[in-house]
Amino acid sequence: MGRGKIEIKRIENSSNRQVTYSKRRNGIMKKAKEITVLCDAKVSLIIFASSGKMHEYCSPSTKLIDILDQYQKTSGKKLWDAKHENLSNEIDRIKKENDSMQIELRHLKGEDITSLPYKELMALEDALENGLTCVRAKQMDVLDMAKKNTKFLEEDNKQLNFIVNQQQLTYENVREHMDHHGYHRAARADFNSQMPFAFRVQPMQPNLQERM
Amino acid sequence: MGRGKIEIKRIENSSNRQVTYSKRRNGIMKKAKEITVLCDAKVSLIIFASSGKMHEYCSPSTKLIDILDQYQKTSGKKLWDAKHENLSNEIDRIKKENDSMQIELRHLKGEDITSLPYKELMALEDALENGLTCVRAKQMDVLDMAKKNTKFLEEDNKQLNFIVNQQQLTYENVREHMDHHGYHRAARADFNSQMPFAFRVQPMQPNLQERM
DNA sequence: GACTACTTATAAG
DNA sequence: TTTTATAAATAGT
Repeated sequence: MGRGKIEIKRIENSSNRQVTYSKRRNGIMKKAKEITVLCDAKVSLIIFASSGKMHEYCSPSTKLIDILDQYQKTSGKKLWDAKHENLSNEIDRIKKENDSMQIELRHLKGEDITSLPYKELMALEDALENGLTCVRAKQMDVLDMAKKNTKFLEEDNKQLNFIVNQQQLTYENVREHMDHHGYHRAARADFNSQMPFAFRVQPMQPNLQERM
Repeated sequence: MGRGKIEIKRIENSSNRQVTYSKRRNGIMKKAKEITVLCDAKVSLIIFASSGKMHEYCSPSTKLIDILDQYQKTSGKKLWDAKHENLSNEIDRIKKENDSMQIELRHLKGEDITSLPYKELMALEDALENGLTCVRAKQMDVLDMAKKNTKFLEEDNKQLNFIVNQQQLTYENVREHMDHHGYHRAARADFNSQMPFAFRVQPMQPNLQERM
């Protein structure tokens, strides 16, 4: 349908090909719209030019995704379902795991145990007792550590007190000496502010109260 | 293009519509193939008749899924990616739930509690004690029920014993009577086989040992 | 993009 | 379905 008949094979002249592409693409689009209206059909048409440019038509009041869903159902061919199946399976698997843990947790909290057989009640009791033992042992550990910490702190305190006293004595000696020899006030103030550094002490035990 | 020009609007005559559909569908399919060959285009064409019947064309050496993937990239419109995202998000959500339950379970079992603060150890102890109390209460329930069941069974037994004895006596009386009056063996055998039914008893208590 | 001679598609029978 | 007169699409300009 044109000035001459053409063979249906790739048009080698690139600009001819481009022109023909554009004309025919419009033609197909028009035809697609027409069949949609004339015959109540649903149409999805996607065309990519060799350049990568895309054109699409989708019959009105329809979404491409719906047409594709219907395509999957009608043809039985899977498009994205395969990808989704994996994820869905994983969700199912995890949900099951979740449920059984939920049940186990409830049981351990003494909930929903009315219909449990005696044997399982016994197992539950064992588990709870064991847990309790472990938790109490850990509590003891923490308390022991707290006691040790207290002891160390007390020892530190004792030493610090001693040092403070020493400091006090030294300070008073020096002051007396200064007063005696008539040092002026500024020098005394300076000495005063320097004092604490001279006797600064490091903590005598590492920090033990971290978890109290 | 036909004997008469037609308006582009729904063809009301259903068989005309059907004929036109089929002709135009072939027309579009042909055009789609042609543009594919002539212009190196990639085409996906999916048509659903109002009847639900589907026809499709997809340019050769291409998969529909690839065209759709390219569609998503080129247009930025999401087809299944949206669903994919939702599923992934759900997986993440459930996995988190899972992890926290797992941790809680381990704690209740006395595992991984080394780094817990004392306050949480206390809470854990409370939870375990509470669970233990519930479980032991339920165990008591079950034991009580078992005892009751035993009592009922013993009573049943007593009554059954009584009935069996009665049966025995009656049977022996009848037999003696028969022997005395010279009944022949066949009649006696017959009586014998009927006996158990006459004295069949119903269970005297409903089944109570269900969970033992 | 517009023209137009020709091919192609198709409406009606 | 096939036929065919006619409308529509389009190849070359």
